[in-house]
Amino acid sequence: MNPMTELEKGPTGRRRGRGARERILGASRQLFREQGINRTGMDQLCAAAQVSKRTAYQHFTGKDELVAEYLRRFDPAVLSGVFDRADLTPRERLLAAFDVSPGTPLCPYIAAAVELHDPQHPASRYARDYKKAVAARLADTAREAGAADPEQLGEQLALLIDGAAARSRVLDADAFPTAAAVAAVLIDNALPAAAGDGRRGEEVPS
Amino acid sequence: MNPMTELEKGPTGRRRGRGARERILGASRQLFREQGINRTGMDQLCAAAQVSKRTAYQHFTGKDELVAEYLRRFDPAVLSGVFDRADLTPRERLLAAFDVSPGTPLCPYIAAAVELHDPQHPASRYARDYKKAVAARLADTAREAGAADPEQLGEQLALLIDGAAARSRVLDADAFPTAAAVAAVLIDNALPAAAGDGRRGEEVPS
DNA sequence: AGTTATGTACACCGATCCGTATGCTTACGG
DNA sequence: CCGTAAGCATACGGATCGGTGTACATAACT
Repeated sequence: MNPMTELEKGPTGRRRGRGARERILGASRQLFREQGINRTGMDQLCAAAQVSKRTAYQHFTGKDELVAEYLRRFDPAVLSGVFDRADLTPRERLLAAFDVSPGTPLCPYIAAAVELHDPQHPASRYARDYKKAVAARLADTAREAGAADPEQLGEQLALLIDGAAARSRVLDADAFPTAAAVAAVLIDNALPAAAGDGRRGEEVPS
Repeated sequence: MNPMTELEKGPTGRRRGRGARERILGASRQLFREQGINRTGMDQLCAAAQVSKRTAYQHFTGKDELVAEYLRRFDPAVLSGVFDRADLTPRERLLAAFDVSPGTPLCPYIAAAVELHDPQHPASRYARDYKKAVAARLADTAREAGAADPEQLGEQLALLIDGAAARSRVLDADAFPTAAAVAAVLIDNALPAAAGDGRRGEEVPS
């Protein structure tokens, strides 16, 4: 078993070294979330990653690029895992997106967009891309569930997720149950009593 | 006679002095919103307020206190004005809360909570208080409109507002129309006997 | 071998940050 | 008129920030 998980980024497939880059990104994931981006200095980050500062700046041209890569690599199994669950009906999958563990601090994309405060920043672009991707997947699932206007429902559910994340942060309390309740209403309202497996025909057929 | 402590800012103020405090808070409102809190230094802020640094630190013990006061004084006519409009039915007032001008950058409370990153910070407490106050006013209006569960509806609508604010920030696009659409569904769903739409002066004892 | 990429250790730089110290100027009130 | 206090200008201090430079060590692949 290769101790190095994956290290492919080099153009010529260089596999030397001892994975400093991964350690840096790992420390970023932890510290940026715990303390925020701006409050995490490169010195502290390098110390946590057990990487010399020089090495860090050989892998990333600057902190901005590191932040961008931190966001780009943030493939949250939290969400991507939800959409692939074949044991759930499409409707249940839509609702499962709101079952986040209460310990989740905050969507890092929102935090980054606020902290960086520059829509032109590369990391801000990744944040936008991610948010759009989530909405698209929600829309796909909504279509699969037979929603009348899948794009609209996807966008609405995505907005609910972001609202729960932001509100949880400000209030320091879990707001996802509220969002899930709204989502249930929206979904029921958008699925015209579908004959599918989602709902067991309790709705009045049109 | 009481030499008019500077903590009074009513319309009758300013007998003496040149109102440095108000200039500082005015500059804060502008710069904190345009650039964020952390990216705005006290030097820049004092320059914009045309106030010497010494004076600023005689009015505020530090930046933290200034930030807290900035949030405390942020009584957004945007929202508070909505709930007092007597020309609208309660239901219309609930929906009017989503009619924000597209230029609004972002709810400063969310931004502050993210930037300060410390739930114990005084400003974070003000942010929580404000969010709860908004939800409470929404709940009051929902009750006035005859909602079955006003508290729940108020919390749901507040979540929608926050979601729209956060999402607008990340996507750099206006998300309030989407939130308004969801709000309309929720409201219609929560007002049971509400036959038809616009109506005025129905039973509202309470 | 030996070369080359990768990583380390540590000092260092300029900029910026928050906050303070010192001294001076102005406006008002009695 | 003078006294008091609010406000002004400026420089400084100590800390931290992002980012470099230099010299040395290690691993990998030829």
